[in-house]
Amino acid sequence: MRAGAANFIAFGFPMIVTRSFFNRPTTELAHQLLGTFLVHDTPHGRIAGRIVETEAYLFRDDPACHAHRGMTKRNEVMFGSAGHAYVYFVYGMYYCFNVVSGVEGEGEAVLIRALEPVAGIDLMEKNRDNKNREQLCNGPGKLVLALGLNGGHNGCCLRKSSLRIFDRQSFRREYREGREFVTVKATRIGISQGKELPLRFYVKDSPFISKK
DNA sequence: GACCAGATTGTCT
DNA sequence: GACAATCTGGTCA
Repeated sequence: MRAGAANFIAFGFPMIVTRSFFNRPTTELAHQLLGTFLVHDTPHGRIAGRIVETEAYLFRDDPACHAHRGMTKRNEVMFGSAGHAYVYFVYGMYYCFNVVSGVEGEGEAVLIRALEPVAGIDLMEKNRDNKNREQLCNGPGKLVLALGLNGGHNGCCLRKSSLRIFDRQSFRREYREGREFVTVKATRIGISQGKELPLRFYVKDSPFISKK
């Protein structure tokens, strides 16, 4: 077992975020998700990463949001309760992972764009066929591959399934005060409409984000 | 570094 | 039939 994985377990008592953590405006949730940990418990072991980049997609006045034109078979999970996974297929070969947010009936979500690998790094390297730690999860398609996720995770509960989100305090020994991070707000990436909206958030100076 | 083309297929119009 | 919340590998500077 690698040091990262050992540390992750040794720090002990990791706390899954509360139900109320997800019950806040989507833009605020996108910001608050920075620094939390996305953890996937697989049959081969635990894979986890610290969220360092997110984007908010809003129901109203956001043409880039999948739910902008109403509910379809693909996006119906976005209209459900916050704290579930919205995983969709794109560009014929990749999946993207989102955290459903907002109130029920209004499709909103937070796209997770990049992670800092924390545990199960050997598994991530295997899943991605890449050994550069900074490049394992520095993009929405990449982190889905690294964590071993697929369309089957669409709709799963992020507090009660094998895929969960742990709070920041769980790992404070590793990320103690000296490594406190500064967050940055910017415009989103990879979309043709709604580019001007400042709905992207990332950890300043992190080498693990998708684009500087 | 920046820019560009190609891969590939589900979803929506 | 067009497009897409991406990634990789190529070219050029």
